[in-house]
Amino acid sequence: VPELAEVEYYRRRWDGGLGQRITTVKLHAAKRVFRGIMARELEKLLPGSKFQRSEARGKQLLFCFSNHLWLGLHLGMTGTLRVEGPAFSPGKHDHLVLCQRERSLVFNDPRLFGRVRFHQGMNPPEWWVNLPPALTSKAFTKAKMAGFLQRHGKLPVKAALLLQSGFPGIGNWMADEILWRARLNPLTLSNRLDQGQLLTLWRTLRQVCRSALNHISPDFSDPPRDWLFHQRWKRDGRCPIDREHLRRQPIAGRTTAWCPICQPG
DNA sequence: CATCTTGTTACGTT
DNA sequence: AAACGTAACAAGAT
Repeated sequence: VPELAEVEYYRRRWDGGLGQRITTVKLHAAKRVFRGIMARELEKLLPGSKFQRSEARGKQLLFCFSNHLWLGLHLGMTGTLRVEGPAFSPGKHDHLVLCQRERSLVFNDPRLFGRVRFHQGMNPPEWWVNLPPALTSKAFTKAKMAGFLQRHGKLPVKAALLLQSGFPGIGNWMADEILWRARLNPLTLSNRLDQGQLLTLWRTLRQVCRSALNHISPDFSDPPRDWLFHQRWKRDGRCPIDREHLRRQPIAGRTTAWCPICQPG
């Protein structure tokens, strides 16, 4: 499920637990989502600390607790966050449960591509500090974007948009949505975009990010009816503008849908 | 049964 | 060294 706006939606779902202490942690340390960390540390250190705040950057989530504890989450392909009652007992794919007096904060992920990280220290963990600037921020300039595309010039622009080091939070459907609205063929090589196309791409990208955050993050509402979003997974998907059948082809290993009229190659 | 999936990452090659 | 392509990870839906 999760790209930029969906990740922000899931972050907010745990907000009910803000300011409250963790009483117990339930987890299975052998699950793949705990790869690379000592899951036992969570069980040992989190109980007794207060959930103070949280933040999303692209697809990364950071939850901050008292006692200088930091919990990082990546939702992978199928991860979700939700809230259950205080005596909740975890189901098959509920890999991490933070129990509080009045509720439980649950991380669920059937496919196990998600990831849990844990850090103790005065400052946020290294992996968080070094993340690229948000696409909706001032720091994401057109020049910065153009430089990134130049460095990955041999990649189709669709493939480049999926690189989190340059476009944090963009996933498969957002990349297609952006290219469709910018009227760019997804197979165009990244170093073949002219100045006009770069400007259009930059503006469109920021618009799609802002709009997705506005529509989806508060309550998981669908984007507006006229977005490519609603057509791209249908067998008989058509371009919302000219009703042409969408073309589909894997690019960078991901199914890509585009309109052959609006986005000629 | 075969094929598909809104994501990364390890690994080998260029 | 950096960029690139592919396979792998895992589970559920169609």
